[in-house]
Amino acid sequence: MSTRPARSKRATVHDVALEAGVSRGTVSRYVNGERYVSAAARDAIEAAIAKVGYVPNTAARNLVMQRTQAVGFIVHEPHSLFVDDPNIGSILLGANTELSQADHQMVVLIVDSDRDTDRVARYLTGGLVDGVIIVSARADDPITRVVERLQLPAAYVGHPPGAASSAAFVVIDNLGAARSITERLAATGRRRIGMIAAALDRDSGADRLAGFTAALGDSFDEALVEPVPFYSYSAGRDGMRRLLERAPDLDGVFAASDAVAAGAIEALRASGRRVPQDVGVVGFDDSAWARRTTPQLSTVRQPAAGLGAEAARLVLAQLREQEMITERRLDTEIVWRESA
Amino acid sequence: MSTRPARSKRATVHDVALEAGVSRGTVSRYVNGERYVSAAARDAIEAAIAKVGYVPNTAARNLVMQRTQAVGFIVHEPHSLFVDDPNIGSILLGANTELSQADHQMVVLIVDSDRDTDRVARYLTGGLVDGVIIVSARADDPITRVVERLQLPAAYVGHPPGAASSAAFVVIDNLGAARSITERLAATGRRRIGMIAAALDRDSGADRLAGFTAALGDSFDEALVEPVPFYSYSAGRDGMRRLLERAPDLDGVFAASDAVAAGAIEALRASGRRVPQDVGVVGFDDSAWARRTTPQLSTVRQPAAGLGAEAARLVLAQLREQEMITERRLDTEIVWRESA
DNA sequence: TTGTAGGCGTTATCAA
DNA sequence: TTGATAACGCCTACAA
Repeated sequence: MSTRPARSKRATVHDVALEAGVSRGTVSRYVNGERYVSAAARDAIEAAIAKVGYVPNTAARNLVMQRTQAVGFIVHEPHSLFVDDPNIGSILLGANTELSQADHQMVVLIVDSDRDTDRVARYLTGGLVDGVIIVSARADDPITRVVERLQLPAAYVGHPPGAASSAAFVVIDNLGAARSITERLAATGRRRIGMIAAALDRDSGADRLAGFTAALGDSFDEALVEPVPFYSYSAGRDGMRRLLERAPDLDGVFAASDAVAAGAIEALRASGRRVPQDVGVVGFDDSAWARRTTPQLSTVRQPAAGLGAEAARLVLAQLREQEMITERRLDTEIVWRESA
Repeated sequence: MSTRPARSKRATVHDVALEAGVSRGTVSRYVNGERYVSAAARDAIEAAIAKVGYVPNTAARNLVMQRTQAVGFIVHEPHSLFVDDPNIGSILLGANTELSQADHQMVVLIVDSDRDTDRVARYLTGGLVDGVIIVSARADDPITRVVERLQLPAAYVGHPPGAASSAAFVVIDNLGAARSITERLAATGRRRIGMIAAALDRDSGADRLAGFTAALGDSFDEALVEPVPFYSYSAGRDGMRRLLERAPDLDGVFAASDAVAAGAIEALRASGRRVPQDVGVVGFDDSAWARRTTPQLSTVRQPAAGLGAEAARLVLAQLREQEMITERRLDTEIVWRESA
C-alpha cells in the first residue's frame, strides 16, 4: 500500500499561451494544425507545450465543437452474448475497424441491469457520442426510446420487432437462410426433423422458425419444435433432452444457433446417439462454436464482422447528413461440414 | 432510402429558465435535486422541461465538475481475447457490475491497430474518463505510458512485464496454479509430460511455464515444451501437432489455456490418440471452453468476473483518494474433469 | 499573421 | 429561496 500522489492540475491552452508569450488563439491554431502561424510562434509554442506538459482537453473541445467523433456501441443481454455467442466479438471488431478508419472512437456500453439502462440512456443523451450502434435491442426498451426521441443517429444490428421505421437496420435473411439449411438437411434423407427454436421474441428467432416451417411444408410437425429462451449452449442441451423424450425417433435437428447446436450434440451423445449417423444436426451462425464441436457443424455462415462494419457505415453516413439507408441486407452462405 | 430530418437544436437550461420564468441557477438546482427550490418554481420548471424537451448535457456538466463518473476499460489484442477467450466477457461483466453499483459508467475501448492506440490515448488524456482498467497490457505500450504520465487512476488485470510499480494490479498466482495442476497431472502416472506454452512475452505465459518447470523438477525435459504466440485454439492445435512430431511417446500435456487445450485435443484426436486414455490433457482458465471439449477439461479455475470486479474496486478506491492498494491476488482452484 | 472576445451548457459562489 | 455572474477549457469570427 502507498498513498497516491495528488494529481497535479493539468495545463491548459492558457498556460501554454502565457509561457510562449502568444495569445490563446494562436496556440489553438497551432494545436489544430491550421496555417497562419509563424515559425517563431510555432517554436515558442512547441517549447511551451513540452515545458508545461500540455494535453488538449477533448471534453472542452467537444462542447464547443458540438461533436465528439465518438460512436456508442450498446450491448444488451451481455451474458448470453458474451459467454455463449462469439459472434459479438466479431461484430465489435468489424464496427471498430470501420469507425477507426473514419477517425471515430467506438465506445461500447454494456446494459446488464436497470441501473445500467438508465445510466446508459443518460450517457447517450448527454452529448458524449454523435451516434450509436445497437445490437439485440428489444422493442420497448428505454434505450431505444431515448434514441428515437433524441433522433440520435443510430443503426441496429438485427431488426427489433416493432421498432420504428425511421431507424437504420443491418440484417441477414434469417428466414431464407433457415429455409435453405433445413432443405439441405432434409435432402440428406432425414424423415423426422425437429428444431430447437431459440429467442422467439426476437425477429431472428421467429424468422428462423418460419424458415424451418416453410422448408418442411406438409411434413412439418409442430410437436418437433422445442422453444428455448436463449441462443445458449445450456438452452440447447436442455431443449434437446426434452425433445428427445417427446420424439425418440428423431433423425435430424435444426438448432437455432451454433451454441444451441453444441448443447444439442452434447445431449444427443449423452443419450447414446451418434452424430451424424443416428441424428443429423445443423446450426446457425458459423461462429467459433462450429469448429469446436465433434463432429464440426454444418451451419449457416453469418458475416459477423460485416454486420458490425455495415452498421458503422450506416451511422457514419447519417453523421455526414447523407441520404439515410434504412435497411441493408447481408448475404449468408451454407457451410457443410460433418454434423449432417 | 429517405432523407433524415435535420436534428432540432437541443433545449438548454437557459431555455427552460426562460420558459419557466426563473433563473438558470434555480433550474440547475432543481435538476440536481438540491433543496431550496420553492414548490411554485418546481412546478413551473417541470412544466417548462416537458414543454421544451430538455435533457441535461453531460459533457458540459463534466467540464465544470471536472469529473465524468466514467471509467475506461481497455481491451488489447481483441482478436485473441474476443474470439478465443470467453474470459474477457466475464471480466467485463464483473467490472461493469461493480462500477454500476458505484454509479459509474464503464466505457470499453478497443485497441486493434496503431490508429486505435493513438485515438484511445487521446481519449484517455481528453478528460472523458476519471480512471481506467486495462487488460493484457504490454510493457512499452503507448497507452500504458500515457496512463503513467498523466497519473490517471488505473488498475491492470494481469501484471504487464516491466510495468511501473506505482500502478495497481489484480492478478492470480499463475506460477503456483500451473505448478499445482502439473503435479496433479503427474500424479495420474504420466511419465512424459509436455507443455504447450503460450504468450511467453507476458507475465501470465512466462509464469505458467515456470510453474510447469518447477513441478517436474528433475524429470523436466526442455524438448517437451512447445512455445506458441497466443492463447488460441489454432495455436494449440498447431503446437500440439509439432510437439507430437518431436515426441510421439508423449502421454501428458499441460496447455497454457483452455482454448489451447481444446486445439491440442483436436490435434491429438486427428493423430489417432485417445484422451485421456493415451494422453492426459489439462488446461487453464476454466473458461466456457472447458465444458465444451470432449472429454471435458481438467483445468484451473480462474475467477474471471472477480478479476474484473476487483480491478474496478481498485480504481474506484483511487478515485476516492483512498490508500492505494498496489496488488491484489485472487485465489484459483483446480477442477478435475475427464480430460486427465 | 496575431490578439480579442464571445460562446458552448453547466455548476458554484455570493449577494440580495 | 433566488438571481447575477464567474468559471470550466476550448474554438472561432472579427478586428487589428
